[in-house]
Amino acid sequence: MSRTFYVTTPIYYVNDVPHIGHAYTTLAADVIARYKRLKGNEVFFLTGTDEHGQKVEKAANAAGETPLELADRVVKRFQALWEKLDVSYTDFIRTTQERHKNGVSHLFAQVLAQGDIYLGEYEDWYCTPCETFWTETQLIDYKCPDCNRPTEKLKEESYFFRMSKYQEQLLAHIEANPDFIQPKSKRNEIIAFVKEGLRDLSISRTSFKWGIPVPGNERHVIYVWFDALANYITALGYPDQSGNFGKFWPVDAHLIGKDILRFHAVYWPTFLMAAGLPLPRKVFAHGWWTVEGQKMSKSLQNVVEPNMLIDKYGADAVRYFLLREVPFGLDGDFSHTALVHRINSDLANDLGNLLNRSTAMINKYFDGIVQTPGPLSALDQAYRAKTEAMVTQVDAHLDELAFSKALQAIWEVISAGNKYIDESAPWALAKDPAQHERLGTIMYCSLESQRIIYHLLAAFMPKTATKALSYLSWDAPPTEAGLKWGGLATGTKITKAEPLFPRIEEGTRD
RNA sequence: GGCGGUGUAGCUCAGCUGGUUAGAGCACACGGCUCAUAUCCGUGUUGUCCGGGGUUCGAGUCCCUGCACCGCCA
Repeated sequence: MSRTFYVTTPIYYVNDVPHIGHAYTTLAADVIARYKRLKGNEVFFLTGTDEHGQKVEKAANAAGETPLELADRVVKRFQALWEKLDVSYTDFIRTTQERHKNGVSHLFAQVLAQGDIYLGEYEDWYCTPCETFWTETQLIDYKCPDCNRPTEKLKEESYFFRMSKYQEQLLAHIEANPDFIQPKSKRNEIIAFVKEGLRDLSISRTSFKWGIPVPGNERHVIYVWFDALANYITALGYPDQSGNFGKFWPVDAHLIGKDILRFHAVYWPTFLMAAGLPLPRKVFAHGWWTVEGQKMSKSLQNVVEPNMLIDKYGADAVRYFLLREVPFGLDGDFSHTALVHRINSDLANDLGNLLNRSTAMINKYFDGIVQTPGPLSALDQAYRAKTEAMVTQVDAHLDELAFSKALQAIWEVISAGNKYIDESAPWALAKDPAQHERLGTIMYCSLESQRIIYHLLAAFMPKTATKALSYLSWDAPPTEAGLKWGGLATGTKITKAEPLFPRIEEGTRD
């Protein structure tokens, strides 16, 4: 009965340190993974690191260490960050692991054996000092874009993948599956790109050593993207069908940044076609974050360091902000004022305050004990219906990875919850003993709606949800059954809540 | 240069197959409540819906054109 769900982030290149962009993709994957688990799916959530390639080799040399030593160091930083952000990944793959190298070799050998990989010559502009090939369009005045020194046209022996062979098949698949590549604007770009014609792809290098050797020809190292993309199946144990690979492939969603869409929407599917494997169900390219209106870059020194944000605002606030502020798929701007604003108005005023006022009242009026609700008035029923509708809406939005819409739908009910209290005015009823049952019913509806809200929010803000639910004496982990109205039992002891998100005074920022 | 997209209140954006007085959130102003983290609720202001032309009984919504910005490709 249990369905499976497989979601991935890209594997992050160890030549870079974690920044807000990495955190964004990973958090999105975490939210969907947590939600699918709550819905009863068996979830496989994969993230990891890409550790091969010339840049890593050179950076390691420069630092006087081996590439693997460099990778070990950076991997720890990623893993520490994910822990800090409460990222619930199932597996963390490193491309230097044996399981991965074996899988990649197998994939390469198989495609080679069937004739879709052939040995040829790769010709492009080469910068000798940098030991790097550039395409003509990358050159600046025929000079190396990295070091500005002259380049020369050079030939290198290389293995090629017959990508051209799969052009029509890929196009047909994209057109037959409207949700395969998302968002739609990106899908159009890929269709246009494929229609212009796919050329065979160079998938090996002889100019450096730090990578997986081509089976049967150790002078060649497998091209970094062929190596990296395969992580999505090697982590499942490919080519062994008996375990996770048979169980979880094809993947339900590859979440990626828009800069690597072509690799995931063109290269990867054609590799899979050649290998006779099913294609991913969905590839979703999200947007970029600018920072205070400016493009993030090392030279501007405005790269947002997630650790600093978490220390300052807390993991859940960061998680909420990133997924609420911008529709998944569009670019967004990160700013401290926007973040503080979201914390104060959405989290402190709307969400937190609702929990506070309701838990305070039930303690004041009923010593914190949940009463058996009487008949629901029209007002109560409308509120309940809105809460129930939210559960369906959130489910639909999350199916489309529309995180921000899902949160909006939740916040509509939070707003309705504040309004509900206002309109039913419990403090007035409390003065009239004859209204005792009515008062208990209102408390019930308010808290029950919130209990369901925190079940949904558990995917987005796990710590906050756990804490809020504990005030409602709900200590079990959130489940799908918990999304149904009526879960709050008569006699439950409600604790008066401490503020979940204290307001942040504007202007106290550094 | 080719293909695609965008241009709607101060800000960020919704507005599907054209149909009465163009919406939401935030911000701002005023009013109300007091259970609550000076929180919550209500009301209200601002829009040549980028410019121009056209189709139509009727267009933010379709067509043409101009401008601006963005993306992909070259």
